[in-house]
Amino acid sequence: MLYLKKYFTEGLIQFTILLSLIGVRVDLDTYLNNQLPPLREIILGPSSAYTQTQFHNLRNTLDGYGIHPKSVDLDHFFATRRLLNQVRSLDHLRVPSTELSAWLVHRDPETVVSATSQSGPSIALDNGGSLEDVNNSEASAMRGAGGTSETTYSLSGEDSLGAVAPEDSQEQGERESSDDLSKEDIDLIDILWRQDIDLVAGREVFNYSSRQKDSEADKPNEENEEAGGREESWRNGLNLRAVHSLTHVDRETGESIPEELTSLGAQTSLSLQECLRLLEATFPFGEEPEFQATAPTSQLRATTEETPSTSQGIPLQPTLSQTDTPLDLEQQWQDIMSIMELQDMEVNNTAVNATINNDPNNNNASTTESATVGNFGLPRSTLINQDVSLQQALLPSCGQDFPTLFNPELGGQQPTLVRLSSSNSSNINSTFGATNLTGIFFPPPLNSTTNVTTTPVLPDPFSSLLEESMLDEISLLDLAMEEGFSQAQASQLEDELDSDSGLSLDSSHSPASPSNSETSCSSAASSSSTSATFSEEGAVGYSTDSEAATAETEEGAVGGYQPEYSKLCRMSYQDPSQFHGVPQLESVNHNHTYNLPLASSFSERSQLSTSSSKKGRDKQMQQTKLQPPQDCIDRQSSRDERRARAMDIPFSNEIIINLPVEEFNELLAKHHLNEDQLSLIRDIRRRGKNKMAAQNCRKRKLDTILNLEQGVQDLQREKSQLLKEKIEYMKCIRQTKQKVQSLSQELFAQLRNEEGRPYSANEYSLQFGPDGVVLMPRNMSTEQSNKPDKKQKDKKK
DNA sequence: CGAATCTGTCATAAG
DNA sequence: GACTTATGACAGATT
Repeated sequence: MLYLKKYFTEGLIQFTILLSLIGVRVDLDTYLNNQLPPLREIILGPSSAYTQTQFHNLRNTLDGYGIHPKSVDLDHFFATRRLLNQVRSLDHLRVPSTELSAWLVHRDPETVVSATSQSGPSIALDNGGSLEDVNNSEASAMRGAGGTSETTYSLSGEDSLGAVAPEDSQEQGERESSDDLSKEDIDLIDILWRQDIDLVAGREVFNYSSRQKDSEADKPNEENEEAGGREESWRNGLNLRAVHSLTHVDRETGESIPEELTSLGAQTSLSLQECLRLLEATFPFGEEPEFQATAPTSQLRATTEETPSTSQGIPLQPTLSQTDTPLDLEQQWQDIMSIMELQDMEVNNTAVNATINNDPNNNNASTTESATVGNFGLPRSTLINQDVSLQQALLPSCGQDFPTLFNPELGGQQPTLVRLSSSNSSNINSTFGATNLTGIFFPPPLNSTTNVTTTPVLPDPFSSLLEESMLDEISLLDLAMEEGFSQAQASQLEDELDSDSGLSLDSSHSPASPSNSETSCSSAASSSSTSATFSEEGAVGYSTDSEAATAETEEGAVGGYQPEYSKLCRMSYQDPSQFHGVPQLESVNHNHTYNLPLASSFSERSQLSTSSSKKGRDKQMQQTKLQPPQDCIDRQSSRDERRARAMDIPFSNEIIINLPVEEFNELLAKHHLNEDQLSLIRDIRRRGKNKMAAQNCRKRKLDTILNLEQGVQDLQREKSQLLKEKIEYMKCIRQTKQKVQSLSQELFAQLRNEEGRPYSANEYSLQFGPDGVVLMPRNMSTEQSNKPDKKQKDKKK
């Protein structure tokens, strides 16, 4: 087994280096983690957490290859492992500027077309039917979008900017015109892009801004062209297109929805139903929460999705609009730094390359590179960490992007915001992070394997989101966050995150991870050996691997056996190197004296010679105690060794102790020994074995403690991560609540009853039920919120 | 010098 | 039943 381990690992390393030299990326972690468990066992060793390694049995069964776990020979083996880690880290060394240039060059308009074609037709709400019709259309949209909703919603930014909507030739023209940037626009893009190049911002971000501007400029034309038809659609109901154009403004300024309502109000006195429809269309609460629409993430998405091979659209978000660019830059830096911090906390981050390579849409090299950098080398196998890590960058500024959330362009799609409302805290990771991120970075088939919990869609998310209970819960959350939580726990978070930075420092020790944060965040994966060992093998088992790995990485040396290293001179030694003649004895031997000089073993071997010479040498040693080597040798002698010498035992204690029973008995039979000698030999054997057993036991105990300690640290890290995540979620929930309130107020301001008088917000309330938005008197709202004909009654009042 | 820690040894149980 | 291993407990050595 060890043979296999050694040579197979070396072969793998050489093969990997060879492949790396010719430009083929090989991620051995793929095989070590997922594909070939037996192979992984061979290389990484057994995975049991607390296995009582039968060292002696192992020793007795392994004849040829016996390396003392602490002998110098073992360093070779771990040197190979170190090399292997270096090779792995080579994968993560990338030059981001190269990828940037690639992202800038490639631009595939067809991806937008193909993607938007799914969402466009199904969203149209231009019939004058009741809210049930709306729901039906939404349901049909849900059915039509199906599992691809995760890819379509991400296109909202492009769509709302007047980008290609295949059913709309006018917008097609807009898109073409928007692609023709003026020179000022290009210069502005360049300036902004240079400002953000460190943020891995694709130029598309700025391109988007200019696009937005262009589309904004084109909007009047569009409105003129559609003026006639739109008036009809206002009468018949709200046209998606109208909402679309209105949210246009919203996406850019963040205040567009009021504009929309104002314009609507000026245009005509809307019927209640129209207004409600408008509100519904404005609130696509079936929409996937677009938390990833913050500045850095949108850039990441742009970089990862604008590869030629992807069929997904370009979810560009107006996060870098000229008005708030400085603030966004700062926010982006914070987000990037948060990502960096979280990267250091990654435990298992070796599977990302394999996952991305498995992506059928991302099967070329540039795509893989982009995706890897896009999510900062996050492993998809660790969903929680991955999602959280990205979310940390996504969520903080999610409020700025809530226009995306309320984008009516998305209203007809799969309503998935219900996850926000229906999800409890237990599955918050899967509801937000997994769907948002993996759904974007990876195609649905891959998602389905990991995000099963997110696929069920509850009936009407909007209603559940805005239920009173939900709002109460939000209030409680706000209260919890604003009172003490954000103070005390945030400080705790800071402390714990600071402690995490220590791990990141450790990760920087990796020879392949330079101080450059860009690469260290990705290489930290392969270099966090302690945590990786813990997660991959369950625990650092009581094996020679753990010990040597600990010594190798200098991470696990927390009160480990370093004292023993310093005490070698006084300790007894049982160097198996003296047993070259006895192969069975060459293997594992858990004394802590493997660094002893070979002279000691030589002295021990000399004990096999005549007892007279041994006695003479003992006397010499006693006489020349001032001479360091012999003095050390003498002091190294244990009581049993001295007793053995005193009783002229003709073989060393190590032979007595380590020989198998049969050979031991044969040895005793060969020599004619008296009873005292035999008794002493048996005692020596018993005590020696027990001594090793005690050492093993203590070491195992210590390893267990260290593993538990590591587990506690991991759990603390995870806890802090979850707390941080919770804070961000609460922020978003609060912002959502505020947005809903403001929009409700706006809607109330626009609503008119049949007499042309506005509804009083004190007397009426908006109920968000499965049938849509319903205006209800406050005194009745609690009891009859779900009756569909209630709306008619309300209108008559 | 005393406390803490390390180490060896014994007794015992279990395989 | 002999042998090996694991482990708690104890004591001496060392820091």
